[in-house]
Amino acid sequence: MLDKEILVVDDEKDLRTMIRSIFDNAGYTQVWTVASGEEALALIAKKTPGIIILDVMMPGMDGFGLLQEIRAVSKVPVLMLTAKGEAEDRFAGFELGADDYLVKPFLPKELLLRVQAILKRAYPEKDRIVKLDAVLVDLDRAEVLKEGQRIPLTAKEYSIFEKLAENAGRIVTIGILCQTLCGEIWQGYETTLMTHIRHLREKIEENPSKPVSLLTVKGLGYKLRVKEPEK
Amino acid sequence: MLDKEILVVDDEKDLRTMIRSIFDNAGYTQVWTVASGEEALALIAKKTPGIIILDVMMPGMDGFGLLQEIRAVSKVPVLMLTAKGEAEDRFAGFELGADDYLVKPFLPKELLLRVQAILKRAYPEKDRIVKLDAVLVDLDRAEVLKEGQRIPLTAKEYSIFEKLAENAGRIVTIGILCQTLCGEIWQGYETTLMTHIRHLREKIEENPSKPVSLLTVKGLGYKLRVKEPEK
DNA sequence: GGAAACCTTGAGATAACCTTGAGATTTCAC
DNA sequence: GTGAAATCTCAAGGTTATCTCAAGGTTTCC
Repeated sequence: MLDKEILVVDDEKDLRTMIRSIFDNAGYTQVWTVASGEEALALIAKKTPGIIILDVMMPGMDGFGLLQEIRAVSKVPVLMLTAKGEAEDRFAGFELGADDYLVKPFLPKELLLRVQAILKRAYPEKDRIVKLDAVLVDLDRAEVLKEGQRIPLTAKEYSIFEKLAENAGRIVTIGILCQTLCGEIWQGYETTLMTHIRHLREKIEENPSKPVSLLTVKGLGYKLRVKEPEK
Repeated sequence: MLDKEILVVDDEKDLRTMIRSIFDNAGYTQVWTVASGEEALALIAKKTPGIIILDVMMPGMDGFGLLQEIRAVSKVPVLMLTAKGEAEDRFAGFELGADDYLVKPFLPKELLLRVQAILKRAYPEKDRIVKLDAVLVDLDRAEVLKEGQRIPLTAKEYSIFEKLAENAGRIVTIGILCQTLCGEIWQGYETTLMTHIRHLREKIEENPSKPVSLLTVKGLGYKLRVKEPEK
């Protein structure tokens, strides 16, 4: 989260400096500041920030105008800064697609809290990597990382693996696995499941005929032996 | 997970009905709805829900007030429902100890996903582990934990042990045990059952010929002596 | 002391699972 | 749309851990 890019758009130099120091102190490493809407658009055209903090009151292109331009090309989360008394602004801002607003003057902690909440919502933790004996499996990318190369998982392989990883170490019955693939009526699907298991093993095991990660528990089901629990 | 109690607090009847049907359809069996904070507190005093879904905007005691009261006595997870535009609410809610929020209007699936995520986080799946004299038996992994090593159970051994653990301390007849292994017609299977019992004892007893956990009750059946009840 | 109930061991039978290939189906690019 | 490629499904034959059962031994109880 701390490496998310924060773009600050404000014409007041003091405020830019203050906001930068708030995030610097909190450990954020990518804080970009610009003084106008035009500069902001130029920057967005080249790079993609994780969140934009936007002052409503600016000479030239104001916050609303900028927000509109941004929304025309991107869904990046936006936090608006409004002056006290501009109660209307928050509604106007929300209508245009702002994610939140903050009334000036604000406490540093307040700004931090809001930005963190927005980031948490907009970028739900995604780094589900399962460590196995021979490979890593990246669930979010549906890829197996094997000796530097990336091997994609198919839809069914992914579903099976996800179910097994969810219950890492525990036995998952053939019934449950079939159900996740084809719903309630799964009788007769066992043989197909087996084929998928085989293919999965060919991707995640050193020797698919002598599995050490995706284990068979005869008569009960399958289980996944992981080296580190899924985070 | 589906038997976790869900308490819905909302003054709008339509919303209560809608939320109830969402969870009913998803298979949840314990959905309680109340129309006010006062009712909610009265209910919490008597029973303990697994999660509380709370509308912020309510006449009388509002969501924040209720949340504060709840947090004074309990750490039960809380999901807040806020109306669009009440941006302040999220932060106030988080500060007071809400676990998540959801902006109205929302999609049924959205609510389900959030609640499931919270429940999963708050109540991590625990393995069913039976403690015996010499070993631990992990039912979810079908493994015996003996001096640090893990010994797998076969399907039949597992079924027998599960049945005995279900009736820990009580006598389970040979007939019942045979039935769980091979169905209604089990006459003549007693000798085979004995073999499985033997194998099981070799895995869970210090001395399989002098059992202290899986005991024979001559003429009646078998019983399992556990040190701690199955959790 | 004797019968009934249960234990112990080993070896063959078997059900559960593996493996491979080929046809059906879906997906994707053009 | 159309064709190619990827993916899914299913069947047939092979493999193996597990299950079954019998034969002989031991304990328990009357």
